[in-house]
Amino acid sequence: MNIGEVAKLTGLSDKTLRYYESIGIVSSARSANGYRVYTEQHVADLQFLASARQSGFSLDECKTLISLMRNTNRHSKDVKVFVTQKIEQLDQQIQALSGMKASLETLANRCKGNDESDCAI
Amino acid sequence: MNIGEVAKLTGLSDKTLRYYESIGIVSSARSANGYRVYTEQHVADLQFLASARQSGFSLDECKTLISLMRNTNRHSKDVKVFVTQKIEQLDQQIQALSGMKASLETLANRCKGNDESDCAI
DNA sequence: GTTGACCTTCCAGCAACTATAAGCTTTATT
DNA sequence: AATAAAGCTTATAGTTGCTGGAAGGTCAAC
Repeated sequence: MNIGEVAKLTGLSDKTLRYYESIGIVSSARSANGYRVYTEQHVADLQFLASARQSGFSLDECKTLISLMRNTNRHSKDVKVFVTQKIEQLDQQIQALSGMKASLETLANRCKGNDESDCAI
Repeated sequence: MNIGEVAKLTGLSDKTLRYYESIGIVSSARSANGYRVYTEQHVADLQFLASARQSGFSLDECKTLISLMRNTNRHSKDVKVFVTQKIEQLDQQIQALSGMKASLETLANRCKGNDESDCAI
């Protein structure tokens, strides 16, 4: 699979994919003409990576998560500790977003949504 | 109020506060010695700004949000359209986070959390 | 009167991209 | 077969949102 198709499948840009390779997060084989070649496994990893990034994890955290999921020799304890921490992080983030959503809803409800300039606050 | 106290009250660093001033997001008066002087209003804006940033809005979006909230001549329609869009954005983000949380919970539940290296996936 | 906390500016660097340029490869069209 | 368009390559510079460090001025306390 070439980089363009992978970009479509993962929602990441070709630029981003090359960047990820340059910093050692995802590798790829090369075909005779120098083009990058990706496998299904690469796509799966990249899809997970994309959604982990969306969830606010740094590339470093994503790297750890992916290697934890792939490494069959990992220690159960290490995985549990790390993942539990990340879940807490997500909970806090969801809280923050819900709070902001409530604020914005209050703001929206005070506006008639017409052409007047009297959107009360 | 000096920058240090504002930093404590908002959870933002002094560096960040100076940076926000340098790009024109928050202004401040100066006292005779050249120190920045902040008011309660500044603190309120900065607290909102901090939580909007936490929620994933760009500084540009935050700027718009703050000015919408302060400008009494704004058009009700403009506010409603902008804010409604942002609420949708938040909903999608909350969805993404919940999905990732579910994935990580599945992963955590498969681990015994002991010293074995058999955390199944 | 000097120590220490707090403030100032300026400049460099980092994370995670994004854009642009210059050029090679493959594919479709004529 | 020629050529245009799409897709790939590297390399370099720019963007966003900070963070760290240097070099120095201010202020309150002992």
